[in-house]
Formats: sequence, structure tokens, C-alpha cells
Amino acid sequence: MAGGALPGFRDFYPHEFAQRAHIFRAWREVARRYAFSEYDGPPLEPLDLYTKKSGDEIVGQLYNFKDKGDRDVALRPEMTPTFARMVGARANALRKPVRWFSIPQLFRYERAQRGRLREHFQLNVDIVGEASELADAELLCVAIDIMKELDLGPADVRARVSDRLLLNALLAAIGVASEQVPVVFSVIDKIDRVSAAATEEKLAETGLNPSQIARIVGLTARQTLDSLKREFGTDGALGERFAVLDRYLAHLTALGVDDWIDLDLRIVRGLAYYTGIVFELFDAKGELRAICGGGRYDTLLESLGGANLPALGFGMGDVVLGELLKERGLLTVPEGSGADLFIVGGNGVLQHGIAHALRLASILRDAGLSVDYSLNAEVYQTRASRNQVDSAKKSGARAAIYFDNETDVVVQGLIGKLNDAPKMSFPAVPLLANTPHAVAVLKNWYELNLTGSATGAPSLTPDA
RNA sequence: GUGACUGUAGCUCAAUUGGUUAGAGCACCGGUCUGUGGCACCGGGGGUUGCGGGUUCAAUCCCCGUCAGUCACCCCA
Repeated sequence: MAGGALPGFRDFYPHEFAQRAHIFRAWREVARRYAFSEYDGPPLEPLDLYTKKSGDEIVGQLYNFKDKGDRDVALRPEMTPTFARMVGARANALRKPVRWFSIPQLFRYERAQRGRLREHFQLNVDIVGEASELADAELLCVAIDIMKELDLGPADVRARVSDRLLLNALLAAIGVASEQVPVVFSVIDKIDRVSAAATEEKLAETGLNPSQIARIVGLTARQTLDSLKREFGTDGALGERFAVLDRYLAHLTALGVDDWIDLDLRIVRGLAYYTGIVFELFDAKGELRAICGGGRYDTLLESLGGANLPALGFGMGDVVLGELLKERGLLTVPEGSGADLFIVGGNGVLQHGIAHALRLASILRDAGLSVDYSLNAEVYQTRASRNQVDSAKKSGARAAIYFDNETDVVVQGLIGKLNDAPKMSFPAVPLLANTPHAVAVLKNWYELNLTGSATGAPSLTPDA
């Protein structure tokens, strides 16, 4: 459609914004439970923050330009360099381990596809200053707990875990030379998207013999540490790495998330900078792109000019996650304003002037309730009250409030069938006099009867 | 950046092998029902058929271009 947002960019109408807010809420809530602190940085950064480490070819995927001061700048395509700079600048002053998270909007100039836009929000969760595998377990547990918070279970989402150091040790045991390792990693990364013949050819090109190739391909099918131990033994560096992973998995079991996890040595992550345990979260059906990916990058902070500190983190975008939630019917949000109370006038209820409604609205708003009403005084006073109730209901208001007679105002719940919804009369005179007790009684009744799941209030789960 | 497919109302879709004024449901707006409806009924606003050319007496339909979307590559922070 002409006149829409730029390609790969999204307009968030209130409905979409509510969906986004639902995801953000889960992110922040779980991060809070794990005692992470939120931070942010600039959306516009010096171009060389990204080219220094990744080389000039990354410019093709950046929104970059010269600003009016002739500086080369770019919209941030990822958070890690900013994070590294911020941590590096205060590395000595920060209490370790650093547990930080952020929800930046990131930009990349490339052709949009499903689950891959030119702009997205990405939860970044990072831990700095702790080399123990317990930190790795904690990090993955955060990602999994977010899935739980969004009502996804281990049948919906799988966490695939690997370890670059283990893979290195296994490849060494197979006889792969260190200069061959990057090629092997790249082949393993693509093994599902490339034919077996092409995989073998690529490996053969690097000088590996058929027996080595067979063992490498065999690695990508292994499911358990035990089978690897049987094949390769537990001596030396390999054995030490097995021990680390055994402890890592034991921690995850103790944290209660072991049924989400699959060992999968195919997960190497495209990025060269990962140095240890890595993981990705996928939908269990394997239809979508990765929901989340991360791992340990113990050398990255130093190479980005920061401190020499061990670190690990993950990124989780809102796009694929949103697709998955929509597919599972877990992203339904209430329509409309969701006002607490909608003041109804018109024939059918006591004819009061609009001033009474405004007075009531003002008092209730001061008490912290959200209040809506017709913004046309003539409509308020003349339109049939039942039509106004209809409008109130459609607007998403939880309850209508109207002057029933000279002495009472009535609060009528609007959720579900009207005759099943809670309804209560309150004395009008003390309310309009803003008597604290009268207002508190109404508010308490509202909160007890019209909020929370017990009343069938709008929830984020589909209607039965 | 490469290739394939698809573009009709806010949404989901119609429209006879190319043929009058492009329709319907939902949504939206207004009204009727003096009171229970997750109604019902009546009415209304909404479209340069993505855009621009071409072929034709005539184009939503055929052709070309362009833009956008989807998918596969590329890339994946």
C-alpha cells in the first residue's frame, strides 16, 4: 500500500502496541525476577563502533550516513558494542557480576522477510565478570523462564545447547587441525540447509579424510554427553570440558528447566566471537527462525576496547517471538481503551447535565480510576442510554456508571453477559461531594468485583 | 544484491473466456427497541482495483515497467 511505513518498518496501532507491550512486560518481569538491571544507550552510534570489529562489509547491512557535523554514524544494528563500551568505561567501578538487560530497537538494512525486518526490538541480557558455568546456566534459565511467562512450554519451544570448547576438543580428537576449525564450524552451522554431499565435499576440500568427515557428521547427530564420552573417552582437556558441561546441565536440572534442553552440536552460532557454551531457542516444530540466541563471549569485551572480563549474553527479538505467540493463540489482547468506568447518560437513566458527569469523572480520576464518556455533551444527554452502554462495552470499558435516580449512581459491569456481571448502587450525594469514604467504597467494590481473573476480566489467554 | 510468486474497502474475500454504476461478511458511523444483549432490525460512510504506461470499442482481468508483500538464496549482529 502506498503511504505506509518504510519497507521493513512497522506501524504499531494500539492493537499491535498492546501485543508488543505484552512481550515487553514478560521480558521485564522475568529480568526483574533474576535481578537484572535495565540500561539503554544511544540508537545512533559512530559508524566505526561497528566496522572496527566486523570489517567494512557490515556497512552494507547498516543504516549509515554522515550527520551535519560530517561524522560517519549508523543506527545501531546490535547492542553488544554499545554494551561493551558502557561496561568498559566503568569496568573497574562496576560490582561484579554485572547483570544488565536492555530492550533496544535495532536496525539493519536488508531485504525484509517473515521474522526478519529492518527494525526490531531485541531483549539483550548479559552477565559480565563471571567465568563459572553457573552463570551460563542462569542465563539460559532467564530465556526459558520468559517462554514460561508467555505461556509457552517445552512442547512449544526447545533450547538447543552446544559448546564451542567441547566441539573444539572433539575436533582435535578427530585430528582436525586448528586452521581447519573455522571451515568445519561454518559447515556444521549450515549442515541442515545444505545437502550431505555438499557438506562432505566442503570438508574434503579442507583436507579431511573420509573417516574424519564421517565422525564430524556423526557429531551433529549426537544427543547426549554420555554417547560422546563413550566414543571419545574422558581424558585430558576433553574430560575437563565434559565435567564443565555435566555441572552446567546439573545446574539447569536444579533450576527446573532440564526438560526444555537438547544437546545439539550443530548450534555453533554464526558469530565468530563466541568462546564457550552457546544456545538457541527454537519453536519445537522448527517452522520459524531462532527465537533467541546467545552464549559466552569471554574475549569480546577486551577486543572491543573494553575490559578483560568474561562475559555472556543472549538476544531475543520481538518479531519471531511474536509470530510464534500469534500462531499459538497466546497473543490476544483486549481491544479498545479498557477504561475502568464509562459514564453513561441519555434517556433511560436520570437526566443530569453533563456537568454532573464531568464532576464525577474528575473525582473518580483523582481516585486513580480510568474514566471515559462521550466527548459530545449533546450526545451524552440525548443518546439512548442503551446505545451508550453499547458504546461503552465496545470501547473495552470494564463497567458503565450512571445516575440511576436522585440518590444513587449505579456501577454496571460490562464484561460478559450483562445480567451475570456485577452491579452495585452507590449514594450519589457523598460521591459528588468527593467524600473520601464514599469514593473509597466505590473503588474498593470496583477492584474487588471487576478486576482480576475471577470476574472474567480481559486476559491474555483466549476466551474459552 | 539475485530469483520465483502475489497485490481488489481497515480486515478476510467475490466479480461469467476482457463487458453496464467493482460486491459481501466483519469492522466503523448513525438510528429503532424505556431497560439484560457477547442481541436483533433499519440505514450510512468508505475503492483512482498498489502506482505508471501499453494493447483493446472496452482492462480488476492481457503485456511492460515500477513499488510493496511473501518465499528461497545472500547474510545473520
